[in-house]
Amino acid sequence: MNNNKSITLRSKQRNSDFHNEQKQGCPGCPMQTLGLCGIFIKGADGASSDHTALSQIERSTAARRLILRSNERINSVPVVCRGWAASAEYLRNGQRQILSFVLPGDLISASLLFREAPRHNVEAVTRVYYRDFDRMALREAMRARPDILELFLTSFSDETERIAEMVVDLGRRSAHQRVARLLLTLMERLEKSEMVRDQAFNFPLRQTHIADALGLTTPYVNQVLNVFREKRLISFEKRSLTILNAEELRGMIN
Amino acid sequence: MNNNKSITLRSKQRNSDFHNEQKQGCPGCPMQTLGLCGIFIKGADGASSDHTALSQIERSTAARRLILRSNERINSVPVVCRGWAASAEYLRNGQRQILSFVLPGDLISASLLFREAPRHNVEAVTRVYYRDFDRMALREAMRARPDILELFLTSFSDETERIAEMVVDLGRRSAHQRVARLLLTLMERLEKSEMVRDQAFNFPLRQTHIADALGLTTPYVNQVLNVFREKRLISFEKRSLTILNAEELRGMIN
DNA sequence: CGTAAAATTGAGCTGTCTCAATCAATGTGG
DNA sequence: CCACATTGATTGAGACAGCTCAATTTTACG
Repeated sequence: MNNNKSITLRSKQRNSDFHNEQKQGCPGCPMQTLGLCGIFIKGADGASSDHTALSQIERSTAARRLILRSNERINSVPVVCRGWAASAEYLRNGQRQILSFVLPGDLISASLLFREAPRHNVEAVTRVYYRDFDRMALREAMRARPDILELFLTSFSDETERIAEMVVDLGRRSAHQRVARLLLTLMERLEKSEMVRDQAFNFPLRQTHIADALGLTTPYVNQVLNVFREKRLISFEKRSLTILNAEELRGMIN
Repeated sequence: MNNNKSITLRSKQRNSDFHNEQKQGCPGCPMQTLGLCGIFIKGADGASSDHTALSQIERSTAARRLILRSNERINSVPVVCRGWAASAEYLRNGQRQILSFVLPGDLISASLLFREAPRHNVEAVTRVYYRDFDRMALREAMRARPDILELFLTSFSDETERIAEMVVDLGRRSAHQRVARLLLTLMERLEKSEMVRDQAFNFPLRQTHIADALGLTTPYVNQVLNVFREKRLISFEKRSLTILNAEELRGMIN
């Protein structure tokens, strides 16, 4: 076990600060035609355009502040427009365990589709811009259109599957393997949203996030990343991560 | 990490052996009025009695054999009548990670409600007796009755939550804490099915199961259990576990 | 541009693993 | 219902992956 008290919630963090901005639709948003947003917002030519479910207002939360607090009721289902977040549990001794990372286009907590309150805290990694779906509208869509129910169920089930894979990582894989897997799976997820170019992508995670997601400590994560850099498996520059040798990274898993 | 090659699937294990027995309803089954079964089978006085969804045939799988294989299609959704099972992932190097334990009254893999094939293997811990729900009937029920959809969603979401708690355990808790939590949560789950008497319950798990669920090794699990026994926190006798001091066990978690 | 946050480094240290080897329990076939 | 065969539990000595605790340097951001 490790006992580093990585997180001390500052009082400031208890008030999320919103930038409420009026924006028309989601012009220019790369997520517009992808994932959940794609279903509801379809482009000019696209058939269905059920804007009613998605709020016109874009909100945001600064890095390191909480977007959602566990067990705090909310009647919307926010989607990330831009930025990264992390769903996490805080232990009484100050430790943090990150359960999953929330990327652009993801629902911030899929469980909000079915529950009034999120089960875990969601913390902004970068400043996160997001919009609210109306839960009632989504539930109605779920009831009326089997394909949408299906979509929600599979996306929920995919999230569960990612968490299950985390269990395997934490239970049976070494620190090196865990880091390799994290980087690779983040890349895969970002590829689906076309956010990877030439094996390179924007990577806002701090070593603390990596450590708290993988059950490690920052000094050790640092060491592992150094090894990877020395072996020319990855490279960092200006918050951008490049996977130089995906093959070898995959090879070291298992 | 640990490298013990805990599991080598023997060829025999590849064929599950079924005892197909004809039985009327589920007379005498303690799960009859509880959980999912309770919804569909209601007693003589109970209103709805939709037996059509539940197969009359009780099947069984011997201890250590697989009940479900990951990615192998199946068009029923089995429920455990008696016995314990474990959902697990096998790594190429022979290691096993148990993701969750399946207790009487549980669906063997809740994901089968939504998917054709289970995502993980499910292995019998003891001999497991189970019956099949018809997936189509369940889906129909789900569509027609919002309360049933709700029930499935929450039970699925509870399963996800248990897995998330496993991530916290594996990432941020010591071996002693993990073992304590496992024993306590198993007791809590069994209490809901009225299978605990005076803090004592039937406990068929081998130390291998505990180790593979908690990311530990058998020798170390053994050591931890010895400490617990010496401290009079628990006691074993004849496959029955008694929690002698739940308070102190809870106290050591976090 | 100053300050808070993050990264880096290093010297111990320990929780948990590895590797057997032995003993106990459980199940199975005759 | 016994004797073997298999599976599981127990034990111990040694090893090491990953942690702790600073202290220092670098980076990021308001």
